[in-house]
Amino acid sequence: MKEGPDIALIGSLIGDPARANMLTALMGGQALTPTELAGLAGITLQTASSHLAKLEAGGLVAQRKQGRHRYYALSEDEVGLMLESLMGFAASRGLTRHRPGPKDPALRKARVCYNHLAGDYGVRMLDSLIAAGEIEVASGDDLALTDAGRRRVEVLGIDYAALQKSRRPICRTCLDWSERRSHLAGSLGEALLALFIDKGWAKREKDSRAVRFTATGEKAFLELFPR
Amino acid sequence: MKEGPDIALIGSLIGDPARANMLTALMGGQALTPTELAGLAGITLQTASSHLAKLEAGGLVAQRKQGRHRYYALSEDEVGLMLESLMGFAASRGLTRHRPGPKDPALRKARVCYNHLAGDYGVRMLDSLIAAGEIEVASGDDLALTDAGRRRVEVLGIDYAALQKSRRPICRTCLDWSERRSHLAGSLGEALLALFIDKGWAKREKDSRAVRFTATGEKAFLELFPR
DNA sequence: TCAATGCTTCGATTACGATCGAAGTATGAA
DNA sequence: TTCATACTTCGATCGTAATCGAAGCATTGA
Repeated sequence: MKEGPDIALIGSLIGDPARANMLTALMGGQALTPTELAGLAGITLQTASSHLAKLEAGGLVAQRKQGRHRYYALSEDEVGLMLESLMGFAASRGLTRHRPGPKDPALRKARVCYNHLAGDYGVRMLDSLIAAGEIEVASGDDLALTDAGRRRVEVLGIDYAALQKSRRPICRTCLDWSERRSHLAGSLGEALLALFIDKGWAKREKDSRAVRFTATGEKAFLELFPR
Repeated sequence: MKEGPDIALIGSLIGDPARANMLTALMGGQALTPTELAGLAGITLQTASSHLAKLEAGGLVAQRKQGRHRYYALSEDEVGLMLESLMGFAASRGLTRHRPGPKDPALRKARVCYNHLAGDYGVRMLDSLIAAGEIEVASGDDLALTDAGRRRVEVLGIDYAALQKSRRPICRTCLDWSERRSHLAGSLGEALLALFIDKGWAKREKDSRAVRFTATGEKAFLELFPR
């Protein structure tokens, strides 16, 4: 009663359906405007504005003004990790917001988790990197890129030095709600997803967290990260 | 809006201060009666009863009748893990329910996390087991006890065969809100904490999650799990 | 059988927060 | 300047859920 962190505030922020819908939408990784979020959550702009102010005060989202638009996004990686963990628990209880529809398999295969790749493909990528000795599990969930790993991502065209400059962790784990296993988050996870899209291997589906690989992209990905 | 697990229900369950207080109390690992929980949360028995019914319907807690008492506890390890992860996020936002008091350092040093040891000592124990090659990190957050590890815990007096029989995972990681690192959960984590208390090395503090080591217990623990 | 304890259910009250219309502010375009 | 768009703030309404008193079960012990 008088010790430890206060989870009630965070819980109540997530506990409202409209806000939960917005947060879920923002897990797609794209920054969205209040108007878009209002549409997705099925509420008016005024209500959405009020919700977003609360989420911002609670540190869950952050905004960036651009012209007459305001773009909202999850404030940090941590928020995405926490939400994914909550989703994992909810999924294990069978609490889904709809009867599992046709999109569900696509989501389980590959989807965006805030800014990195999740689902079967995300888990496979991390497993493969570890098996190849390119990422080391230091202890618990600290991950570290090995020298071999660094060379590998540089060959792929990722600017490793730029990643190092930022204060954000380069590698970290994120628990996958569909696979119940870890996948790769952190700035490297973000850079890799951006790379796949940049190379035209994969595309984000509109209005969904699903990631659709092209035929050639899928082939290249599976070769690059063997099981 | 139409895909993925429903986090709003879980969020709203955690979002009420009275329920959050009860859940935090149950993180101490002991099963508690509605009367006790009502006292801790500062509400009447009727209100507590209503909250507990909701938590039970949501799958967060489970009850066991014993005579004219009903003992409530977190329903599974998963719940504890999820709550600890939420606490980690809340703590990183500086959201504490009180000014950090004298008990805070004790909590950071060693505390109960549902049924296993957390805090600095919990993290140290897992790190030490991994360094000694007694626990292996398979990939991501799958942990496995090695042959050497099995011999070690059997020497300590833990019935490994009994652990194997249960369907629960023996080793798993749990993210520590104070250390931001992983410590050991699962049935082995539970058995080890029970062992320390059984041997008289440590005691649970009353009405707190803190675990206090005796002088000799602390010495033995630190020798057993060198940094 | 009766009384005491522990808890649940019912019912009424209350308070808070979600919601949206209307009005106000800021940015950009004509 | 004027108009349009994007968003926030204000104010009023409304619904829901938290709360607790009172009554109802169930278990125990005498």
